[in-house]
Amino acid sequence: MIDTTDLTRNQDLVFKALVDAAVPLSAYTILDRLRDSGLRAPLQVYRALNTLCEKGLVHRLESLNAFVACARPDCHRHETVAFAICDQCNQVSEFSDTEVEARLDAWVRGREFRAERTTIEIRGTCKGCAG
Amino acid sequence: MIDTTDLTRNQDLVFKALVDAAVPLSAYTILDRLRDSGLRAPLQVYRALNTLCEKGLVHRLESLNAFVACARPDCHRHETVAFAICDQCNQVSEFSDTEVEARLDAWVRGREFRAERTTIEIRGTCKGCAG
DNA sequence: TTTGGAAATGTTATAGCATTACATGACTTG
DNA sequence: CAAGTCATGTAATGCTATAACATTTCCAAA
Repeated sequence: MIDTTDLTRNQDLVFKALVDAAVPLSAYTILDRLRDSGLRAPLQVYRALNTLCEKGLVHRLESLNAFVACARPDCHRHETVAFAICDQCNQVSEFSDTEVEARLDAWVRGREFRAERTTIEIRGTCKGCAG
Repeated sequence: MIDTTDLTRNQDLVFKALVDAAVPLSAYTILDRLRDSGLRAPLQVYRALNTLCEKGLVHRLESLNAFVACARPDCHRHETVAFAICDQCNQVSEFSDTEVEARLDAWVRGREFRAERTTIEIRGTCKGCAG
C-alpha cells in the first residue's frame, strides 16, 4: 500500500483533485479547480504531478497530455501499465498484462535496449458509449 | 507498397524532411528546416503531418510530441506498431508483435471496448548508447 | 468551355501544454 | 545556529496545436 500521508500540501491537493475527478485532467484544468485552494501558477501543479508520478500515485497519459489517479494504489509494483481510454466519456481502464510485458521485454533484451518507461495506451470507445 | 507520388508539395516536403532526419522531429523543427522551401506557418506542417499519418507514411510519437517517417514503407496496414526510443541518440526502432497485439485485443474485446488507435512506446537507452 | 465543388494552401491569431530562472521559506541535522 | 535540502511562490518564456477565414488549384460534370 502506498503511503499517501507524507504528501505535501500541494501534492495532496493535486492528488485529491485527480481522485475526485475519476477521469484524466490536464495540468491546467487541475490548476483551475484548485485556485480557490490557493494554487496560482502552473508550476505548482506540475511539480506536484511529477512527484506523484514518481510515487506511482498518478499516471501520465501521453496521448492526452493529461494525468489520472492510479486505479490500484495497492499495486504500484507493475512498472508497465496499459490504459484503455474512452474518447467519448473520458473514462480510463488501467490494466497490466504480464504476457505483454514479457513480449516487449524480450524484444528490447534481444536488442540490448535498456527500457526505462513503457507507454501503452488504447484509444477508442467503451462498452457503455458504443451503445 | 505505398504510393508516395501522389503527395502534394507540402506533404512531400514534410515527408522528405522526416526521411532525411531519420530521427523524430517536432512539427516546429520541421517548419524551421523547411522555411527555405517556402513553408511559413505551423499549420502547413500539421496539415501535411495529419495526411501523412493517415496514409501510414509517418507515425506520431505521443511521448515525444514528435513525428517519424515509417520504417516500413512497404506495409501501410494500420496495424499496431511499437517503438523503442533511445533518449540519448533519439533513434527509433519500430516493430510489431502479434502476440502483444493479440493480448491487448483480447483484453479490450473482453470489455467490449472498441479500440481505434493503440500507442506502444518504450523509452530508454539503445545498445550503442549504453556502451 | 464553363462552372461548380472538393481539396489544398496561405495567413493571422489564439489556445493549450510545459519549463526556465530566480527568490523565498520551512525543516532537519550536525 | 549554520548549512543543506526540499518545497514553495512568482514571472516570464517557450513549445505544441488548432480555430477561423480567405484564397487558390484542380478536376469532373454539365
